[in-house]
Amino acid sequence: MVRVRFAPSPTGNLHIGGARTALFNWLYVRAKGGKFILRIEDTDKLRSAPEFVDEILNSLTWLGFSWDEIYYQSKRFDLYHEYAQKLLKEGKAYTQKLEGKLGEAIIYKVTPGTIIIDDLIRGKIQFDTSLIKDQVLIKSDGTPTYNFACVVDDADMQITHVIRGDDHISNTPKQVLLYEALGFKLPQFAHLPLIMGMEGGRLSKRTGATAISDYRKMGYLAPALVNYLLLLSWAPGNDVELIDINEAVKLFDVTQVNKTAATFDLKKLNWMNNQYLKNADPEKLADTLIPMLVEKNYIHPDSFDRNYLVSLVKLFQPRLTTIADFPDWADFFFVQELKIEPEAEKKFLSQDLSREFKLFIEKLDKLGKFDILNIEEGFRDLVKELNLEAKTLIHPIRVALTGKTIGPGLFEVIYCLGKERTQARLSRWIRGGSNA
RNA sequence: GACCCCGUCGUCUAGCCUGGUCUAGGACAAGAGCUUUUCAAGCUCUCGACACGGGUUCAAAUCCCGUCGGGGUCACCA
Repeated sequence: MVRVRFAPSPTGNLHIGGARTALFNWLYVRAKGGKFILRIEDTDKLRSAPEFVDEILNSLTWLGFSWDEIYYQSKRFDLYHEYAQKLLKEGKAYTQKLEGKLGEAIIYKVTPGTIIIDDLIRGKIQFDTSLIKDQVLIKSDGTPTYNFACVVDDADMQITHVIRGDDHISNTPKQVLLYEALGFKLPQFAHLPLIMGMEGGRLSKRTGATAISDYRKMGYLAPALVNYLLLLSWAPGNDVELIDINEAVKLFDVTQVNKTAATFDLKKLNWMNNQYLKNADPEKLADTLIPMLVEKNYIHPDSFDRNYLVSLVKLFQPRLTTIADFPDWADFFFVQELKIEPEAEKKFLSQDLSREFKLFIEKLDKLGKFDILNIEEGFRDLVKELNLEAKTLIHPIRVALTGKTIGPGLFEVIYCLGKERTQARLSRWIRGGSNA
């Protein structure tokens, strides 16, 4: 039975790198039909916080990675002490009292030799242990160190495959030493390449958002983010890029993961998010949108037309980069006081279009049925009568109705806006009196 | 600095293991165009890479060595 683990430390949010590690673990275990263990490494009492645990769990859930078992290292101190004592009794470790510290630390005595780890991704890696210092197992304050707790837990939880970030490669020989000292069976190791920021080096807050929850807030879709992460250091083959997670489970193979660090490219994520948004269920999008619209005071949670909202979502769906674009782009459907971009007004509404707008308003009244086809037909007739090019009137009308120069097709906008609102917004540009 | 990992278009990658089908394929980005009612999407096209040097070989992106470059780790943090 394959057992893998994802072991975040609740000293911060779940970030892009962690999510990718979780994803590859999850993928691997789903394909093999094993168990996915979540281990919260909260041994550092000062830096760990329950809020971060919640945040990590929420983010993992949002991404769709469910776990089979969950453990907290802070509740397993007895186990670590037990094994430290064992090493002490066997003479493999010694105690040391540091000046200024109260208790005694338990330190593992490193024996010189060669450690070879056979990494599933990188192959054999050799280390000279004479270069490794003696390892603290239990600190003076009684808390276990990372490497020690990690080894004890991985063995105790019967982890068969340790799939983690590249940054742990140099920890591995230290851990292997402990596995051997404790007589534990070694798991298989697979070290994933790191994800770097656009400016090189680790992905950091300076180069952009790192927390998964931030991407959620920014309006990215979980499947899109997962799909993007999937393509960092791995490819399904056959030039496939957009791939369903269940399909990826079938194709994934850890040994095929790249060795090279990948750079996180927000532009490609944006493209991918748009691809998913285009095909997303408008009903579901509406659901995620509702709280955002309520917050902006665009709708009242108890009294809004859901079907109408869904039709608006459909209107904008193909052109959204993130869900959060919607409230900004579709604001004109919700506000009473239309805000017109100054640039747009200057460009399209500075000349007097009173006659044209008036005629169009009348045209709308004469329409048999107020639907997209008839609206367009009415408009086309009008420009023909006025001997104008369609676009000379389309742009000003769009600005008058939406306040923007960009947006969905004008006739759909008019249809969704409704006759009354359309006419009212156009009327405001009809100048009083005659032109003389 | 020491140790370890890595090195194909600006970015993600295919190819590398099992040399020849690679005048190196795809995607994002960028640029041009089509469409046209703007933007987005879509379609078409363009730009653009085997880090460098040496081997091995009839033949190297693919195998070997070196150089250079990038990254990671060197805590009583995790």
